[in-house]
Amino acid sequence: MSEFRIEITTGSRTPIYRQIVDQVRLAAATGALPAGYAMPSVRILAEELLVNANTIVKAYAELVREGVLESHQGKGFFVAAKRQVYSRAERTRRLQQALDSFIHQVAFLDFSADEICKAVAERLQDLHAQLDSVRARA
Amino acid sequence: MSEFRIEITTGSRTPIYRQIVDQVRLAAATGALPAGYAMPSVRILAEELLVNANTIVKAYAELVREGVLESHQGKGFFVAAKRQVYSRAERTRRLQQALDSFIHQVAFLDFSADEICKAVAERLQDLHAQLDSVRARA
Amino acid sequence: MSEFRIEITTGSRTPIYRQIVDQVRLAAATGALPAGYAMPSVRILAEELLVNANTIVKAYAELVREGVLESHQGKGFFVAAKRQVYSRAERTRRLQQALDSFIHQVAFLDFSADEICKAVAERLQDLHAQLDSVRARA
Amino acid sequence: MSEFRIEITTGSRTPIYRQIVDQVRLAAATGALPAGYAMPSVRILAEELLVNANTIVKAYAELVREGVLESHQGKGFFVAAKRQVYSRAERTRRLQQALDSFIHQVAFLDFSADEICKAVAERLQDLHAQLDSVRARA
DNA sequence: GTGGTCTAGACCACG
DNA sequence: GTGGTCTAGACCACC
Repeated sequence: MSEFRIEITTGSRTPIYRQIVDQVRLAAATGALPAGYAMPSVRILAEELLVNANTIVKAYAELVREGVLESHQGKGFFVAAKRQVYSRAERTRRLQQALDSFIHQVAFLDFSADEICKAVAERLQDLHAQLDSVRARA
Repeated sequence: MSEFRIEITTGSRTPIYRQIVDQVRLAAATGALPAGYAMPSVRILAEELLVNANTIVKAYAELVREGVLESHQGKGFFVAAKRQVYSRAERTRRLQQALDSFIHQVAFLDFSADEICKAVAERLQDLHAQLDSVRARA
Repeated sequence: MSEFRIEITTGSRTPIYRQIVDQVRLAAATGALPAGYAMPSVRILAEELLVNANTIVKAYAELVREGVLESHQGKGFFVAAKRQVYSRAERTRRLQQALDSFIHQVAFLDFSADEICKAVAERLQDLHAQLDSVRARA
Repeated sequence: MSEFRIEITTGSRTPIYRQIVDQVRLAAATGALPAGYAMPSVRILAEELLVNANTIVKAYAELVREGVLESHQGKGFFVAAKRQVYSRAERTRRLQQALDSFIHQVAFLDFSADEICKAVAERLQDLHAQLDSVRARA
């Protein structure tokens, strides 16, 4: 029984394989997926998410390339031991970059700064609550 | 009086026409491009940016559809007076979509929710400061 | 179960891509095209209608922007669930614009206001009847 | 002093010259512009409407071609004596055609039939009131 | 297989 | 001069 759930948003502008990569990378970085954790097989995950198996293959391949996962021939994919660590500068750079894109998309929608901040805070709270619940069960 | 310049980076994963749309839309939203401003003609801008004219046409057409620009036959494109094109539901939908993408990019960077919220608030403040300064000059 | 066919008249003063947009939009609004319906692929439709594929791309893209269709990468275009994309103000603006054009075409025909109103009412009734019949079959 | 005013909607999808043609044809057909009436000169009208003189030239030329106006060399343009008369069938055909286009544009805007009928009735009333006031002054 | 973007160039309509 | 449409064909990304 796996307590970690990937959720994909169909019809989003970001392709499915990238959503998977992002979420697994995230979960590994935050510890939701501990080192050595056995990822669901390509087949199983494809069925679960109702997507093409090739999409999963592509996502796992990219995660291996990034060092997030390790492929053990014939056994499957496992979360790598050595976690990716970013320097403070790199992390800040990435945050600012994501912010740029976010602001660009949202600025013209005529929401007040308060509304936007509130929405961001809400989402972050949801996310952390979800992660905590996964950790508690683990 | 500051000239408005569009800058594109070819080879980016965001298509050229979208880079143009985003920049013009933002500039119009903040008032950097005032209503009535005559945009550079399709052919001129295409030459300036070293892209095909059809790419500019596509970008301008999308901006017209969003109510940011107006097309006057034989005269060119002009910045439109601000109006609310999208329904509240649609705007919320778009905010949530942008949020999705932002959160997924940012969550695994190990910033606290407070830090992220603060960064967002700061950026929004910058944006509104810019808007106010444009208004003051008018 | 009635097949849905798009019919275009080349050489009309309304461009091909707009003829497609109008027909699909109306069919979706009346329920003739149910939500989830898989539209013919760009290439197939281009072949059927004997027009360039880019013309279809343009039409479908516009329908996506209006919320009528959804694009699923690698799978095709599907009729979207109905939602309110435009603000009340925008919808009113569009109604007034259509009215302008209609009135100018019709006023000089020397029909009385009553006759014209009656004709409009009749057509609208036909439309709603069609909508109801589609719902009833569902 | 001319009591007949052409009003153009800039930014409409229908070109300016066509708006002029439609309105003059209409006014001539309803009698608002009596036979023999001297149209404003190309220059004057261009100034009044704030459009290019060539646009007026084009509109007048089309009206002459249709038999609505007559050009008297060196004196200007005059409303033709023999008014265009359509057969009942032709008038009905044109009404239905205009209706088609109107319904197409409006159907997906989610206005109730009542709202639309009311809007149409209102516009027709405005138009007739305007025509009556012009006639009264003549 | 699907859609998405971009280029190049033609032709038309509008002002 | 301006924008608007359409064609033809290339190349890419996604599934």
